[in-house]
Amino acid sequence: MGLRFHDTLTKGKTDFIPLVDRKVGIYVCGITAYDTCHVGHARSAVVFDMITRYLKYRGFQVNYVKNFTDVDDKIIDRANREGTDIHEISERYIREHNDDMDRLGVARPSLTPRATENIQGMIRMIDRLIEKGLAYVVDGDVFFSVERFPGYGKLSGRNIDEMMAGARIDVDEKKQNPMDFVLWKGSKPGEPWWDSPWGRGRPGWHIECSVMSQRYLGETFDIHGGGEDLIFPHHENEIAQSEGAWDKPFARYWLHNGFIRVNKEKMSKSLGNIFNLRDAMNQFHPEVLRFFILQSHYRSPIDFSDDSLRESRAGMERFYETLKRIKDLLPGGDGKEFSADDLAGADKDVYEKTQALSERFVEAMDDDFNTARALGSLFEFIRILNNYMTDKGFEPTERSRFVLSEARKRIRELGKVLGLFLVDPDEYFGADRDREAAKRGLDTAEIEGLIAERSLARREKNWKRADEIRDFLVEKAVLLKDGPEGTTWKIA
RNA sequence: GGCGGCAUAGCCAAGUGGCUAAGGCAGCGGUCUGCAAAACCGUUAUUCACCGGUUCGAAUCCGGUUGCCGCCUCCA
Repeated sequence: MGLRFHDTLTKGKTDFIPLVDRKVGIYVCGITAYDTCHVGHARSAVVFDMITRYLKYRGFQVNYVKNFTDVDDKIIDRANREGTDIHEISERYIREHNDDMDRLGVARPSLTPRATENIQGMIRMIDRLIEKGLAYVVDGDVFFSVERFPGYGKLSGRNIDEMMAGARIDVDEKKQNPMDFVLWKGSKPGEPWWDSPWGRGRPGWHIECSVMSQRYLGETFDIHGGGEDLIFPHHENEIAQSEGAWDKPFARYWLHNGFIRVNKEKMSKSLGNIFNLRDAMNQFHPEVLRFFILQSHYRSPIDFSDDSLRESRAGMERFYETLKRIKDLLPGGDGKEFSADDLAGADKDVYEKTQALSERFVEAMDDDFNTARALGSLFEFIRILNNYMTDKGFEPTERSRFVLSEARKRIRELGKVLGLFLVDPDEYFGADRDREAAKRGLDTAEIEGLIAERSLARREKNWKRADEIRDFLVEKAVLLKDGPEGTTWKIA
């Protein structure tokens, strides 16, 4: 069994067979650089990051192209409002985007082309569409004629007549059919422009992605992805342009991620319920955010809230507690190597379960990137490890240390595909503690002073004072952990 | 109005024809502890919105009902 996933075009799960053996070309629509990224952008980025990481894990050589739209009405508006040019606006938000994505642990794509670097390609493609009779020029604007492309609607599952019937759009007088879309817009005064055979103007949004994907991946390539909202009209229009121009199939598989919602409603500017990514990463560790996203299937809608993030944080702690426990048992690093034949009893059992974990992980991921199931296997494995280490018969021998170091390597190896469990556990808990303390305006030094005082009181068996301090801290959501090596703390 | 999706325990969430309905959070019991907490272990759905049908057998397929959501306009 190999990789299979849901293809939007055929509306079902299909086996993935790349155009060229062991290689994958994938194009994902990136952001329009006019504002700060929100958690919805984060979901799309994390989903396709996970997908490309998994493809690599499965031995594919991945060419991942993700564009930046750096010329667009919204960018122009913003530039005008701020009295600057579109270049400055797009540069600013691309830089912000890259910083945010780095922090989220999203690997940079192989290529990140920008629309403004590909204007000549767009002009050539529009020219070809006009030559082929699929596009027409009106007063410096160029439109694509949807009626002249027979497959129009095949991705989104609609037909032109149905859409016409329900259309609530302002019909542009210049269009022959209300569904026609713009390929080239003549520029108005004060707008950026490029010379073209139809006069000064700028490209429409859809043509960008057709040109950039095909330039870097070929006229026919493997996978095209994006948020589910892009299915119509954006991706539908890309198909019409690309297949219309070259008479060849465009993307062979289409992948779309589901949306982030807030209180079961779409997160959108008009509803004013946008959570921006930076704020979210200040509130929670970036891995918590990734975990939250990957806990559900990539196509399901997921509800974003502080409570659900807190739940995800609790789940992540379970992993890091176990990694911390292993770390403490392996002070000298990974140690001596053994083979399966050298092991017996619980050691052998856990070692074998470590091997089985990868199989279960691959089985889940091969089935439409089922990260929820994959994480389930990882959680079960965590319980196996905790049982192993808690067992009365457990001794930190060279063999058990080997078993644990192998288990840890495996968790990290599979975690890497998801972009999780990649930091040192002490660092993770330290960062979490500082972040949570800061959120509540707590003074770390004061807390540690009180803990020191309580430890002293406890040594003197002054339980009254010790409990007084403990109760005071619990009030402030500070949870104490009394262990053999002293007291540590965290925020509830 | 047109097209499409979803409904599984207190909450989140896998599972889409047949081994005991994954997993997480919360709750409860236990271990530990000066008592606690934290952590760990154990435990929690005869049942999958409702009604009917197909089948030896359905949460899973078909028809209908109800509820929620998305797209059709910029959108990850």
